[in-house]
Amino acid sequence: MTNDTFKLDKCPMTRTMAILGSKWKPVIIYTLSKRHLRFGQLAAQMPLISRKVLTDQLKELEEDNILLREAYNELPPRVEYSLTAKGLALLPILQQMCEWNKQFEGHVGACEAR
Amino acid sequence: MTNDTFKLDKCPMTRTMAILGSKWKPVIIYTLSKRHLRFGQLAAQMPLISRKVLTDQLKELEEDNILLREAYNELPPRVEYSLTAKGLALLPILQQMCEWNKQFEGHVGACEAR
DNA sequence: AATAGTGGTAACCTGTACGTAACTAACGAC
DNA sequence: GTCGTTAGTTACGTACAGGTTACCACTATT
Repeated sequence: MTNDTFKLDKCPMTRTMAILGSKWKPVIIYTLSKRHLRFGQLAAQMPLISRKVLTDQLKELEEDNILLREAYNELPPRVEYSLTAKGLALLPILQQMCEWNKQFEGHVGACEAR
Repeated sequence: MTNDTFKLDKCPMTRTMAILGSKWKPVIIYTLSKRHLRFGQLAAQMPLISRKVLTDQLKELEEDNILLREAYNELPPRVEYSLTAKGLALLPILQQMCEWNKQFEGHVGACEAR
């Protein structure tokens, strides 16, 4: 679904799904909505995602301009991730997805990032 | 993403994505929002989706209670698909996805079901 | 000189979403 | 007895998302 061809699809829903429609991206975006986070903090908050997959997803989200990656030239290295305006604008959609789910599938869980 | 394990995930966003997050489901739901459609009509409105994949997606959406499948005992057979309340409640989300895309990626296309 | 802490990368594997093409059952029309 | 129409099904192939594990470069600390 994150295929590049879908990003060029005629349908804007499909194009949005091409950006959002992977297993972890909504959770990553939601997690970053609260505050800027370093790579390790992100990984710690989502223990189920592997570091490799997290790196991949962050890279794609950065390419799609959803989040900002700031690498500081320090030692040990520090890399901070935060949402762009484009990424912040996705939050109402994610919020609605939460509400829809709670409304129609019972209150199984909360909007927690794991 | 449409994996059954994701439907039992702790995160309601992930659970919603497990229902919505495939290549064709948003388009199918949007197409059915206008009117009830027979299988052949659906297939005709979305020429790029193969009949087999369309059948698969419809079956999954029916299992998830997003749409209603009504088979009439006629000849030639007639099967009509329509959205349930749960499916209709997804439309605002799809709508927002369209708007987000138009806002941040330019007016490349319209909310057309193909 | 070994260890810890950072933010990754490289090699490899697997399940499944998606696609193609051919086939089916049932009946009426001709 | 064969053709058309509908709503699929069956068999098969493939690309890729997602996962595991091991490894790297850099420095300060001990």
